[in-house]
Amino acid sequence: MIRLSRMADYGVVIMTFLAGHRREIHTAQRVAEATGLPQAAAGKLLKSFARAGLLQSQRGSHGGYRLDRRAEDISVAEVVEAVEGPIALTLCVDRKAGSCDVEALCPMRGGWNRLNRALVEAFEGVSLAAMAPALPPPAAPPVAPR
Amino acid sequence: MIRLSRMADYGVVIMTFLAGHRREIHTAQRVAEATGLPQAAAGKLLKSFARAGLLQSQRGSHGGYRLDRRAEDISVAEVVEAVEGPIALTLCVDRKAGSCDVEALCPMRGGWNRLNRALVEAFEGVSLAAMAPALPPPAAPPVAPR
DNA sequence: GGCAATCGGAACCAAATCGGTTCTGTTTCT
DNA sequence: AGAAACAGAACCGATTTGGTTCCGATTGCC
Repeated sequence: MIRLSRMADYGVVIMTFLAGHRREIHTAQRVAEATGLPQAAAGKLLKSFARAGLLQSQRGSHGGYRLDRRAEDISVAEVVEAVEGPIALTLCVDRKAGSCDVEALCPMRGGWNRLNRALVEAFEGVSLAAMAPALPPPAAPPVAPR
Repeated sequence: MIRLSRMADYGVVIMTFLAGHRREIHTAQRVAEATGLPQAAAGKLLKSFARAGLLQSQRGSHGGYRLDRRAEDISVAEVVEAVEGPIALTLCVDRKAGSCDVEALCPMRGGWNRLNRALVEAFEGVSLAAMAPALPPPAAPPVAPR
């Protein structure tokens, strides 16, 4: 099914919420409530995003998380990669060489690379703003279900 | 990581092999040997392809599988979908309604659809021929991703 | 200084999924 | 009739995934 993991999906929801309240600080608890996601899971995701540098975290009492960047400037690719690591359809196309044991011989390599590039570009081309047309939609593209 | 399942990868290897020997009939056993894939797994995949109508099967003694279409005319999307079912990044975009419990409300829907369409188009745009630029690979080693 | 709120990071666990095999049929050729 | 092959489902162990819990480190407030 080529499913995106549920965590990545959650991640987009969280980031979209935070982008809708730019520069405000929210505790993990609050984010979980606002999005309706499981509390502990939201916490874990927020930690990941903070570690990836996507948002700022403030420790201690009255701490929390804060997103400064605008939704339009954050790609879905960034969010997904912060959660799942680099986007790679197969090990072959992952940057870490030596993964694919047949490496140079494998005739499939080029094809997978091409597909993977297309995938990455698709993810990079969609911003968080495009994911949440409920708010100010710059150009809501009507998507026909294939 | 958005991984493609290993089975789907195997599937491309098998279909590419068969496309390189058009209109010849091969037993599952023979395909497994030629591709180096586990015998039983290759059999299972071939059954899937036959059921999906991608190739012809001949039962009984001297039976086997045969691929008539040209590699250029078969997209990777067809192969992957035969193995994994419809390409769907999230449950939302799957045709089976009612999967996503928030369905109509979910503001993410449009965004995921857009991404999913890009993905499907990428897979449809690459043919088996494009995957195996170095034909004919008589002893193509099993490609082992993941 | 001490306490409470909050993040950081890792360990942990049950359940679903995945890769792969096996078994029981059915078809067809000789 | 018997052997060769596909069809389909059941099955199994290992990995991954979704999610929780625990403990430590920071920070603000009294």
